[in-house]
Amino acid sequence: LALSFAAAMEERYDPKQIEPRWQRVWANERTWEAGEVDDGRPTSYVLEMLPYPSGEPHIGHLKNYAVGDAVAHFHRRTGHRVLHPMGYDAFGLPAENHAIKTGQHPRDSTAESIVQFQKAFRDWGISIDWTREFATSDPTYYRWTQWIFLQLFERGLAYRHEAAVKWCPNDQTVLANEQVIDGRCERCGWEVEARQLEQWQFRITDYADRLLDDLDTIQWPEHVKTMQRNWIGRSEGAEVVFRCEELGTDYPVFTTRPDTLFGATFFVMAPEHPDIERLAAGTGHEDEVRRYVNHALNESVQERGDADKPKTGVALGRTVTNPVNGEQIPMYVADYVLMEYGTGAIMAVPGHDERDHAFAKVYDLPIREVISGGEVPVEEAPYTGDGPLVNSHPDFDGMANRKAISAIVDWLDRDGKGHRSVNYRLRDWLLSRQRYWGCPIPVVHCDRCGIVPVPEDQLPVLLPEIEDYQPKGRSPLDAAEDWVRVDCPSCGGEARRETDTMDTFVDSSWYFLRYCDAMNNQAAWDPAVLARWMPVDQYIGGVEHAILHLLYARFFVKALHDLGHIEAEEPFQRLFTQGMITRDGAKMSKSKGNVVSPGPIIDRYGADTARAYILFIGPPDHDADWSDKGVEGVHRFLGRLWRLSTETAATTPDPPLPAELSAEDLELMRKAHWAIDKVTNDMSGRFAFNTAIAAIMELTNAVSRVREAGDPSPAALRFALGTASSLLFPFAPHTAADAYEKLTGARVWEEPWPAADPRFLERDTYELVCQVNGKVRDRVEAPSGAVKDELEALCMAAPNVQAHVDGHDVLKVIVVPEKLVNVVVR
RNA sequence: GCCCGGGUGGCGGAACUGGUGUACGCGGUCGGCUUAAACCCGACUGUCCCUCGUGGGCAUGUGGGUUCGAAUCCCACCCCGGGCACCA
Repeated sequence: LALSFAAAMEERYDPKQIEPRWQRVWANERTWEAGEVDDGRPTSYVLEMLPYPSGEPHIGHLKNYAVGDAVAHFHRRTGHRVLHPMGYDAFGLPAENHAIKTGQHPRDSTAESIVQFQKAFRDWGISIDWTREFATSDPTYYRWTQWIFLQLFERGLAYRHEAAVKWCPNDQTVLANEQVIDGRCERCGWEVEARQLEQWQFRITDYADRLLDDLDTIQWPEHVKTMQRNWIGRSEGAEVVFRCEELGTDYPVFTTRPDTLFGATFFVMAPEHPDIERLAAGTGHEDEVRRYVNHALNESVQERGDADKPKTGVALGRTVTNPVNGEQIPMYVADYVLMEYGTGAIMAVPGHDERDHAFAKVYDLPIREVISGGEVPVEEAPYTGDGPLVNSHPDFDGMANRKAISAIVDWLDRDGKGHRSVNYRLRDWLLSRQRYWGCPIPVVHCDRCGIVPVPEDQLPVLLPEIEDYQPKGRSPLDAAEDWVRVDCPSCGGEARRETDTMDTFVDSSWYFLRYCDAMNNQAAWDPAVLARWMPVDQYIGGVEHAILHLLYARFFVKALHDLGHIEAEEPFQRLFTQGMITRDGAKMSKSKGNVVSPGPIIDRYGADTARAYILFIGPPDHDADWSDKGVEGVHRFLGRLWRLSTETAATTPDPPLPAELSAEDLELMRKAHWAIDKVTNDMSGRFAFNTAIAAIMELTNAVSRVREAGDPSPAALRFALGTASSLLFPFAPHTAADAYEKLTGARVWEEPWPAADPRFLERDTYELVCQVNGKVRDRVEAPSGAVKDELEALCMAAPNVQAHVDGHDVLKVIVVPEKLVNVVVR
């Protein structure tokens, strides 16, 4: 009994035995370290977005790193020296909010979580170069975040500026534009308010054009590029000057439609416009205007931004001159005009603009048609399409409006009343946060010297220890009095440290640079080392970062390039965005109780099953629904391949392939080479892991079938199984390494990626599809390379083709060699 | 409203540039192994019809079109998902 039990154990596929064994080999031998020395191999930098360490890793992490690891392994085995590092985006609000609740230092809760992530990555068998690991909250890292900040500061790319900013009343901090989703804080969902505050900004808008244009140089999913284009929102148009004669002030407006200038019947300014009070003064409208402005400024960002709400506004009691025709048009203040875009004032053309039309309807203002082509009169609905100009000017009437745009701008330009202009939706990146757990901004405020950067040799400015993490609308760092009080680095006098910290997106905007030279304590990196790896060849992460992180990182790389610190102008040459894993069609969440945790799955089936299943479930860029039964199917497959390999290795000799292949051997060899070809194609370029794994399943099934039905030679059997293991390695590395070693004695990761032998891909004959009028009627065996006439004859001779052709006239015959023949009859 | 994706068996999905629709997996049915169950292994599995075959009709969201041939291309519409949304 003991013996048979042992024998049974021998045959069992046991990931609990297999996986730790190989993990130990890789750890002991430091297999996945990229090394420092250039050894002549082409390099490849494969990177997954670094995790935010909070609690335990979830199934989305597993997918992200399973995809990245498959790519990293494939690149290694196709001859590349691969950099595949790992780190942690460790500063951030969740750890701080946890600290507010529990008093546990964010550093400690983050460290606990990092341990969980490290364990998970090892349990999952992800091939990470651990020598480059760091957390962005390590002083040895954020020292250089501060250095980069100062680099940008010195070039004027980081600046302090007072403006209306987005404020989250729950998190008690300002937010970047990108962090406001539908008027709500992207972190906590509270309605965001507008506040007038002086804050730190990065001048990302200086890079708007390059961020836009260089999208053409990178291989990213088109929808991500589109999102970035829309976010940057470049609009070409003109700035046109309207003059208020009574006050003698000029008000430029930005318009994308100079062709409609003759249709401007009123003029609107944003409630925040600095001249509002001055304009209303002495008109009798002062009180009404003041009331309206106060009301508008107190609206929530969401209320204000709602395009469907009825238009409101009040007259200022002044007029401006329309520069194209000298007309005096009334001025209004209305909250549908935004101070942050253009000049904070617009010309209103109700005949050809939805918003102006709605406003004109409410306040009964004249509506004039200046572009013809609308189906209904412009009084009823604005016409926003193209057409010839009317009611404008003898020089322009009848001209196609597209043409008139430049004609009118040129004409205005000659008289100094306007000029071409470009506007962007993109705003500068507001980076300061009134929160504790972030990178301190390394500047000092001195009454005499103003803002003084902390000298480089005093970096890092360490985050001080504090007692109370509770946000109070000012940075909690304010409370660290001893830390705040400092001598001015410039004059030596009394000064105070900046107490705001940086947005965590600053930390993650350059981490991929640090990995290249992570242990450097003399500099953020050595440019020569960086040049070996950058840009990242393949970046992998969630599409939720399409704008935020992916735009900021591009900006950082461009700015650092301009400062002469790096060669690359783009951080990520290729981007892959993976889809979400859902359960029962819904996003996993604790409140829904539909969370699938990697831990129990791996405990039950092993990491290989979990990884391979996630890749097999469907195209990795799509969302996919988790199925417990599906996991079992993949587990069965891995077990089958492992058992077949183990048994074959134990029970058959290992002779060379016989010179004369039997039909069975040939079938196995063909299937193996077909699988090599298929998997290689699926891996290079496309990320078709699901069909790649399906091909390996087919190969394994073929082995089972042939072994069951016939008597293949051991060599063919071993080749087919070895090939299956070799191809499986990127998806299920432990099982594949184990099976491969048993079959060949070699380590699969040290083997080059298999190459398909064209002799086994070609076939002597193929199944020729015979169609009559486009419908498949028969199939016949045809010799490869047969010419048209032979194929036509073969098809015509097929019995079921005969049956359908009989009694009809053959009109023509379409022959597609190596595929089909279609007989067209009547 | 605008801009992207996407609708294929009972389910997840496959079909590279128009050329065998439904690979692979799940589920289901039947069978083998077993005292039994689990595991494992094998066969079948879009749908309807009949004269039961090497048979025929119908099937890729809906309706048209192009083509010898359409899941794939074109037009219109419906549904689902995502992004943007008073940006002048």
